[in-house]
Amino acid sequence: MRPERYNAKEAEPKWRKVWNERDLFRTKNDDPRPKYYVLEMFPYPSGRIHMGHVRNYTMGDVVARYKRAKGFNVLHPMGWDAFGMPAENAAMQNKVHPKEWTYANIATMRAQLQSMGLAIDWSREIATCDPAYYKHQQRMFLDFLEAGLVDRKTAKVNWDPVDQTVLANEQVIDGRGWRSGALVEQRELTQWFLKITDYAEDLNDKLDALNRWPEKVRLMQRNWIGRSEGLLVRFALQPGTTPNGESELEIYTTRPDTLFGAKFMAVAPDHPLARAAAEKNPELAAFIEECKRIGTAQEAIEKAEKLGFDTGIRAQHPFDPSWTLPVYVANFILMEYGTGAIFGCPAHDQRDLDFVNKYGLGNTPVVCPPDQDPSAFTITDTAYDGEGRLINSRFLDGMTIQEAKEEVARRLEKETRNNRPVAERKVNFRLRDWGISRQRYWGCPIPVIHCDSCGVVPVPKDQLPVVLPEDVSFDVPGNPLDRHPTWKHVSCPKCGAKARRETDTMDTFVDSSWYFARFTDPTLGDKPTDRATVDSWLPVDQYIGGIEHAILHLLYSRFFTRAMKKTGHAGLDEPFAGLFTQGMVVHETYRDRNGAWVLPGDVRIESDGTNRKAFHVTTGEPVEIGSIEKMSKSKKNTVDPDEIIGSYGADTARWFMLSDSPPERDVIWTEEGVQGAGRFVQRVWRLVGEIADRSAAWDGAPAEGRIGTAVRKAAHKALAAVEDDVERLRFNRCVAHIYELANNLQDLLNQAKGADEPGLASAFREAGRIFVQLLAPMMPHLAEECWVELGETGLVADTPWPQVERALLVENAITLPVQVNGKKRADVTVARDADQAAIEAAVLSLEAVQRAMEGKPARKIIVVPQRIVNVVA
RNA sequence: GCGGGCGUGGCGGAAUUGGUAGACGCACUGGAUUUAGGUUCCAGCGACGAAAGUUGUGGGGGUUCGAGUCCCUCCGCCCGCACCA
Repeated sequence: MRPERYNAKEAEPKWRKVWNERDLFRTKNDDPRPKYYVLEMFPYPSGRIHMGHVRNYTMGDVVARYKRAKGFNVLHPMGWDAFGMPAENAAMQNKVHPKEWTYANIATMRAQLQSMGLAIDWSREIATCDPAYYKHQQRMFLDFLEAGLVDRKTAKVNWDPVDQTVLANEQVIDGRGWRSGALVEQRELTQWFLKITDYAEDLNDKLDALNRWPEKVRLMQRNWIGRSEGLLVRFALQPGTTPNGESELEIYTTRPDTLFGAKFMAVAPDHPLARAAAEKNPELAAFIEECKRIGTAQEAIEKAEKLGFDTGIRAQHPFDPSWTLPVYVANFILMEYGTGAIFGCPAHDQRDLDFVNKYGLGNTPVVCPPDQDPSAFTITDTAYDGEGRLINSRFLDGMTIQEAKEEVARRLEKETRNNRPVAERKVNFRLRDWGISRQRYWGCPIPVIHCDSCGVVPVPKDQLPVVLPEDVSFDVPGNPLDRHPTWKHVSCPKCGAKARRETDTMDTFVDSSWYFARFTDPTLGDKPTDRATVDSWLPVDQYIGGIEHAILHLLYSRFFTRAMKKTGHAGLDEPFAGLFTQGMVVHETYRDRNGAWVLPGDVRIESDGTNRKAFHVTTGEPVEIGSIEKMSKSKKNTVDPDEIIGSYGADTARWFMLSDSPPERDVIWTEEGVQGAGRFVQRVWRLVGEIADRSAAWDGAPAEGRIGTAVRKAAHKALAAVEDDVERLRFNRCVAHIYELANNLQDLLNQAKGADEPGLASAFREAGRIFVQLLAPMMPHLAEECWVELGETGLVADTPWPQVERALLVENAITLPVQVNGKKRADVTVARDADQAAIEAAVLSLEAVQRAMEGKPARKIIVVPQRIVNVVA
């Protein structure tokens, strides 16, 4: 006896148990089928999963299950990005050890993810905080060190005063720490760096080939890498004007064509020349101090005036030694970019123009726009940076910008001073090396030892891992490793003398820069990867995650893969062949009359079709409906996945996540939407029941009649459409096609009532199978239950994807819309192979067409095969 | 400021990439079933109109037999970067 309602609560755990018992989703590395690697960005074990996780992992799961049915050997693993600050914060607040906190969260979240019914190979699960994982990371760090990919240098770093750690440039957002939100300070520290800039050119060039990445992400990376082509020019300094007899100043410019418009030179406040000059000039020293003070308060920079201080140093124009330019220290010059020095051409650079207007240095336009009279062209307070031809520039006059750039480079390259060319062509990057030192406990220890006589000594590889000590306390701020009584005190591996262990740990972005490679074989005890295995699985065919990782994680991973190639741990450059960035899960916000946020679960909505009003469920008081925003605890607009799965079932949650919004856009979570998804689950159950009944009398007779053909046609049409859309990750369209098929099948079932047509049972049987198979990647539990109901054997999760019968999709008679002068007036049904003449005759004989033509003759009839007919009268 | 994206019913969104605008879902309306609510089933649902029809994809203009889609222009919203020489 078939129950009236589908009981997700009972069915879902039952089917998960069956999948587990059969080890259905365990992936073998020696499987001969073609590989397909689908990966969702692994979660940080923060406590509990949120709806964003549900959306992310559902999408990946649809792809995994679909590709599996399509005959691929699918790798779909899961792990934990388990190191990081929140564990330490929790330790400080709740007196719980970071390890304990992390593993408890992992246990909770693993159970939650498993309740979603994901087709994941859990045997490959990894946690980055596991010594069995980070041991290999330490090994690779040492390999990178040997290969010259690691640097230890003093650098001005971004210091987060709240988290008491260094931040990478990428982790500073609007001058604030990405986690703490504290204003970031500049400090000089000795740090470990990974030399990502070695690959700047390659990381930039290969972006073009990543054609299965969103254009937006590629563009963001391109901007971040910030490649520019320009000229390094060595200006001679006028003898007698420099503090210590310096004779040259190197500048970098992308506009050498504007050299004759130069009015001044400027160097960064921390430029060596500025420092040298400051030693002999207290006023200048004070100015530099002032710049630094403003420099730390990042907010001020945006509004800050262009300020400068004339050092008294004079530079000579490279094309005319008698032409001298004043050298300023200016607050808007960055030491980190180029050479930390510029020549200023105010007419064609807004910043330089602001500067000269303040200090009265004037400007000379040297590029004239095409529509301007060169003799009358002047600049006052808006610099011109467009195209044009050179003026006021001696031998460059009349040239285009490109020609002038080339001419300047050509001439200065040939000239020499002190056995060096006066100028060199140079490609410059905005990208900086990746500082990975963090003064934190809960991270991967950097495996080196500091010895007073031997310097920095790598920990011998056979002594790895350097395991984090567990006896630490968090009652004072700072790094507990640094104050650990025993752990940090070791003997030097080289000379045996007393030495200190490095107490900095690695940025957690290192952990996530290679986990996708480790998934290919997490059992390897002695090495990070097996070359043959990792090369057979990588690149990841489809990577899915949030846009927030467009730069950090994805750029680091691209670099790390290259570094792994150089050190023999992998054989490719690009780790992710296909990338998809999904949108967020958003929800309305609610506030009561006191302005306090109200949980969606405490709100009742009333609607008359146009207006919606909200009330508090317990008090009945009106609640104000606010803007739709990303789910967040602070605004209380969250919905707990556990509650949804508990009341509706995982399939309903999955289905709702995939419907309506295109996956790259934000999806609005609504109670009505979930209910609709839940209704559809029940509808599927009833429909499949009816189909099972209708096809029970199956006698093997093929479907031939009108209804039977229509049933098969509907099924195969949906199959073709869903297939196409899953391949392109257009899940919202898949959902729509499945709804449409359900509607069509219901309709045809109604028509089939009492109909006596040969082979109907056969048609419904086939359509039922296809229907359930289409559902299976999205609602896997329901699909299994329906599969049994249809009388099929085995698991639908283990059944090959059906073949589209293309011949069925070809119509013999087609109905074309008919337009007269571009307006639709009628439909015409013609044979599929009807020729132009036959269609024209059929169209002109239509009464509606005649009427619309108002007796005028047809001047032209346009027939677009299979599409439309347009009569021009 | 620079770069990118977007604008379609009450709402989320479709539109075979220049060929019937509004698929599918939500909300809503009417009817049937039900003691009632819910569920379920049937029907309707851009606007104006009784209908025929007219009109309609942010505004204006253009190309085309034909424009949501292409071009120009204006308006609005969102995202990223931001003193990068």
